[in-house]
Amino acid sequence: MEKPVYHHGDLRAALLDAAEAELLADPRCTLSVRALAAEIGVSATAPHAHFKTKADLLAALAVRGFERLRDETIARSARTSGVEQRFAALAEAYLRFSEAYPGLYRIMFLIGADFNAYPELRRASLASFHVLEDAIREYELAAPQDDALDLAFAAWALVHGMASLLSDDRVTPEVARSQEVPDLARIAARLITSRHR
Amino acid sequence: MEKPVYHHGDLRAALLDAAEAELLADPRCTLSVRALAAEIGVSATAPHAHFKTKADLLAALAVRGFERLRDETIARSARTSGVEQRFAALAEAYLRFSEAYPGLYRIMFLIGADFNAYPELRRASLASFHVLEDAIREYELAAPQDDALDLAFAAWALVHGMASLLSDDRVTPEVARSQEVPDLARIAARLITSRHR
DNA sequence: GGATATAACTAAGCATTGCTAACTTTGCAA
DNA sequence: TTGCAAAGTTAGCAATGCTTAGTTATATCC
Repeated sequence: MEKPVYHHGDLRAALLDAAEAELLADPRCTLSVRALAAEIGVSATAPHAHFKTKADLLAALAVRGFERLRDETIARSARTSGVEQRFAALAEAYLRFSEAYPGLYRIMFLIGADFNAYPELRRASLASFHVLEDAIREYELAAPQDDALDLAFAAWALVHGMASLLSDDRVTPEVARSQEVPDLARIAARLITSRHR
Repeated sequence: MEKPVYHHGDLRAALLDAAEAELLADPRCTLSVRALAAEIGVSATAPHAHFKTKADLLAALAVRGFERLRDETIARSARTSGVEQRFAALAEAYLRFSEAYPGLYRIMFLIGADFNAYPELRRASLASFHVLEDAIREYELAAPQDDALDLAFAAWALVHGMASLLSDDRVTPEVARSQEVPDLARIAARLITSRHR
């Protein structure tokens, strides 16, 4: 019998890390809190001290995801010049994120998604949205009749739709000529900036 | 003790109906096969004769959803004239569907979504996509450089993204001026037909 | 019309899972 | 040093998906 580990150090972070590792290995998996605990080497109910419910853990995971998404979209779009390039970079960052972390992306949008119950989650989500919104405003892409916010929303919906379809293996030759991220990003960017030309 | 019901008549359809009812009552519910069986009044393992696994049931449910989505988009877009009106009607039908059956919509796209394992599901999904694709081709909306298929895909992604965000309560004043379906549909239609003006 | 095969169902039971309750250990602070 | 809160533990419950083995109704064949 192993000696119990009464103070792990940072079980909370360890749980989130283990969950992410599990999601990377099997993007479609149903995370099991007990399995995560076993993986780490603590008892099945140890997580309860840090996450009262599984939904709480998923929400924390989603917050992490949105923060990383924000960082990556900012990083990738920083070194661009020109409208269309800028938006292509934003779209590409978004699509790459959903491709690199499909399991996490699922959690962010599909599973633990009760935003009203997790204000922190809504805050993180809005923060990542603002990257897009700022770009729209910076280039004054919106026409007078539909303002910047509406165009930003449409842009978000467009890339989010693409990302969702992509991560669900729905993008096939019957649906899009190319399944490559840069091509899809270019299509999105052209559509968003169409009024600019 | 009640007398066992050995032949229900059409347990398969009854299960799907009960599942839909449950989803209408609680769109975010995790369907339980056992609970559905209990609701109908058969034993917990009776469904197994019709659906070998829960995933099979969800897939069948999703097929139903895609067929209904297709019917409703066709019906609503039939009585329109003009490009923008046509696409607004298509988008509106799509958004209304996701609003009317949010639980079913979740199943269709988020949960039982292993398309590769269910060819029937892929077929139904493609059939509903073709409604959009046909409209794009009919109005020759695509520019030479990106052909009709790519524009159709973008259109699908756009409305699907809007529908997803809508059904997850992510459409708030911080994200879009209006949360009303007709307004969102108009925004989508304008974007898709922008090259046409 | 009666045997019989098969589809449709029941009953029992197992493993996993989320969660709660009650208890124990550890570290910090008065 | 003592006491207390945080962070673990064990035990156990209820729900769920799935399997196995047995039972009953329906349909088909002769």
